[in-house]
Amino acid sequence: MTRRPELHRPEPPRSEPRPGAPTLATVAAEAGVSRQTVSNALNSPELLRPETLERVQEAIERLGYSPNRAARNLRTRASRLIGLKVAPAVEDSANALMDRFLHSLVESTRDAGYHVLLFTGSPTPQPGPEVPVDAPEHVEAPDPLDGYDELLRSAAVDAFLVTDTYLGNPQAAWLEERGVPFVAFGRPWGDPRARHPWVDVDGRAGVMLAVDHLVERGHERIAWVGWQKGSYIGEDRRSGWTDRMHDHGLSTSRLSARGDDTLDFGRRAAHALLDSEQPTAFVCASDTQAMGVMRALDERHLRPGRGLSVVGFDDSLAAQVSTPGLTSVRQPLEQVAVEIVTLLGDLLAHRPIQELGRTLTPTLSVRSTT
Amino acid sequence: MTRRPELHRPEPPRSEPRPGAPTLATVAAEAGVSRQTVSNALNSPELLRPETLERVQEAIERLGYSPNRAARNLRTRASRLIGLKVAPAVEDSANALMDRFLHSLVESTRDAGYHVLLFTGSPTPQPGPEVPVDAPEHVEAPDPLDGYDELLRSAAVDAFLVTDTYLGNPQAAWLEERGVPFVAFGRPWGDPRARHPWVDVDGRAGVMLAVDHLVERGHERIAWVGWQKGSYIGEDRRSGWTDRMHDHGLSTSRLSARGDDTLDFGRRAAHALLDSEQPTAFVCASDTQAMGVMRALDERHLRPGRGLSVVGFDDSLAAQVSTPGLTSVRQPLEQVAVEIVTLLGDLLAHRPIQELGRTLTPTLSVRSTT
DNA sequence: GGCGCGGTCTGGATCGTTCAAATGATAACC
DNA sequence: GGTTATCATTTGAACGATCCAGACCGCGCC
Repeated sequence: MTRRPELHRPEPPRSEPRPGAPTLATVAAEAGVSRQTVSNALNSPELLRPETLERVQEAIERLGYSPNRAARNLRTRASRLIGLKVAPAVEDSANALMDRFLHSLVESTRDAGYHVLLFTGSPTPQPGPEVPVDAPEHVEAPDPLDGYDELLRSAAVDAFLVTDTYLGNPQAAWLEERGVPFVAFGRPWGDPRARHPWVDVDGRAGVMLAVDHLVERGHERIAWVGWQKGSYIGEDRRSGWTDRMHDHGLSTSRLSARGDDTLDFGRRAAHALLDSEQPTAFVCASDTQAMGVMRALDERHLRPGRGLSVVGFDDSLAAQVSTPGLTSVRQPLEQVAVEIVTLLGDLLAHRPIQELGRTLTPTLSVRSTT
Repeated sequence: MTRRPELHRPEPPRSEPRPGAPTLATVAAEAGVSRQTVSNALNSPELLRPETLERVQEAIERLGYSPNRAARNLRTRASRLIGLKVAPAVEDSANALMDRFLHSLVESTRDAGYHVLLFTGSPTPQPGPEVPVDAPEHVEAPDPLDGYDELLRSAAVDAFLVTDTYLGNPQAAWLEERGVPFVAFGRPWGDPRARHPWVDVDGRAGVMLAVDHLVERGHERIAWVGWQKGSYIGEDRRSGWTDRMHDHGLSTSRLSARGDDTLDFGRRAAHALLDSEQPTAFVCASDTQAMGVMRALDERHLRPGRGLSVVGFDDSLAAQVSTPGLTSVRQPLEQVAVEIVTLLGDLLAHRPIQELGRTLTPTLSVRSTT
C-alpha cells in the first residue's frame, strides 16, 4: 500500500538458498527491525508500539511468513502436540465412538493452539537404517505403555490423552509416576490415590435414563445384558440398572446376564432370558450386545417396539441406521473433548486444577426399539 | 538384570538443570566420545567401529536417551509427520471408514518412522496471546485448503495425505501447484494432468463383484440405488452395475435410482422401485443407502435373504452387526494404508515413483441379505 | 544537570541436533 | 621411507526460533 521501495533487492546480495522459506531474520530485514521485535510481534504484541506492530505485521503478511515449528519447539521446549494412542479397530462390533470423538477433539485442540499426534503401540523400530538389533524384550506380550516412553523422551509431544482406562489402566499409574502430563478419558477406577486429571461420562446415570424411559412406557420386567464382572465400567453401568430398578420397586432377580462384549453373547443372552424369565425389555451395556439382542428377537420373529423394547449404549452409527432404529444412550463426546482440552491447557500452563475429575451426563437417543 | 552399577552418580558433578533429559552431549560424555559419534551411532552405525558402537549404545540405554525431535527436525528440515485433515463426523450414516483406515494408517506410518498429525479446517487462530486481529477473510465460506498452508509454511509436517478427493478435489490441484508433497486416497478424477501419487479402490470392480454374486444366486432384475450424477465415484460404481448387467445380458432399464447418500433416500428409492419395477435385488452405492433399502423392505414386511437381496458398499460396522447382516463391498483399507505410506516414503526420499496411481480391488463380505 | 524510570527495541547466547570439513591413525603402494 | 588412500573420529558451524541482559529514548523530578 504505502510505498517503501527502498530495498527491493534488485539483485541478491548473497546467494539466497533457493526459494527458502522466510525466517524471522527475513521479516526483520523487510520491516527494518530486529529479529526479537518480530518475535514479540507474534508472541507479545502488546510490547510493541502500535505503528511498529503494524509495520511488522505487514511484512509478515507480505512474505507469507509462519514461524518455523521446529525452531520454536526447540527453544521453548514444547511441541504443542498432544499424543493419542489409537487402539486396534475392532470388527464386528458397533463400537465406533472414535470417529465422533476424534473430530471434536481435533477441533478443540486446534482452538487451544494444539494438534493431535496419533501413535500406536508395538515395536517401534528406531527410524534409521534397519539394524535388526536382536531385542528380546520386543517379543513379549504387547505392552500397553509401549510408545509413550519414546515420544515423551524425545519431546515429540507435550502431553498425552489416555483413552483406554478400563480395567484398572496400568498406564495411568505409570505415566503419573513419571510425572508425565496427561489427561484421561475415563475415571481412575481402581485407584483412589490417582492425582491426574480426568474426564468421564456417567454411564450409571445413562443406564438410569434408559430404565426410567422404559418404566415410563409401562415395562416392569427389564433385563440387563452386560459385561463380565471385573470391568469397572461394566459394573458402573449395571449399578444404574439395579439401583434404578429398585428405586421403582421393581425386581432385578434373575434378569441379569453377563458376558463378552460381542454380538453373539447378546444374542444368546436374550434367548436364554426370554426362555426363562420373559422380560419385556432389555438394557444393554453396549450397542454391540444390543444388536445381538435384536438378532435374537428377529430369530424368534419378535419385533422390538413398544411391547418389547431394547436399549443400547453408545449411540453408534449402527444404532442410528439399523432397522428398527435402536434407542441408545449417547455420550456427550463433543463436550468430553472440550473438557479434556481445557484440562490439558491448565496442565501444560501449570495452572492449578480445581477439580481433578469431571463427570458428564449422557443423554438418551430414542428410536423405534422402545 | 546383569548389574552395571559403576556410575551411580552419587553427586552431580556440575549442577545439572533438574532432571533434564539426557542430550547427545550427555551420552557422549558417558561413552567417552564426541557428540557426532553418538549421532552417527544412531543414524549411520556402519560408520563406527563395532566396539565403539557397542559402547555408545550401552550409554544410550543406560541413560534412556532419545534424540530430541525438535532439534533434529530443525537441523534436518523434516518433521517426520504426515498431516491428515479430518472431516466432520457425519451422523445418521454408516460411513465409518475412518476408524478402520486410521488404525492401519498409523501402523504403516509407524513402520516407516513417521507419525500422523491430525488437523482440521476453519479458523486457525495463531497460537499465542489472544489478540482478536480483525481478519475479515476468516469469516468467509470454509476453505477446503484451510489449514494446509499454515502447517506447510511452518514446516510442521513433511507431507499430506488427502482423503476427500471426490468432486474434482480443488486442494489436490492447489497442493500440486505449490509443490507440496502429498499422496491422495482417491483418483484425480476430473484432472488428467494431475501428476501426484494416489491410491484408490476400484469401486467399479467392487460393484461388479456384487452383481456377479447376485446373478449366481439367480437374480435377474437387479436394481441400482446410488448417488446423484456429478459424483465421479458414484458414476464409477454405477458403471460397474450397468456394464456387468449387460455382460450378463440383463437389462438395466428403469432399474436405477439416484439421489442423496442418506438412509431416507435409500428407503424412498426402494419403495419407488418396488412399486414399479419389481426388482429382486438391490445394489447400493453405500451402506447408508442400503440400510435405507432395508428399512423400506421392513416397512413392506419383506425379508431380505435369498429371494430378495440387498448389497451395500463399505462393509461398515452397521453392515456387520445389523440384522440381517448386510452383504457389502469391502475396501481393502489396510492395504490402501500400506500403499499410501510407501508412496509417501518414495516421495519424501525423492525416489522416482514408477506408477503414479495404484488401484486396489475390493472384496465382497457376504452376509444374510443375499 | 543528573538521576531514575518505564517503555521499546537490539544483540548475543542458547536450545540439541546434524552437516561439512578437518584431524589423526593405520594400512597400502611404489 | 615417503606419499597416498582409507577409516574412525573430532571440531566448529549452522538450522531458526526465544531468552536474557542491556542500550536507547524521552520524560519528570529533585
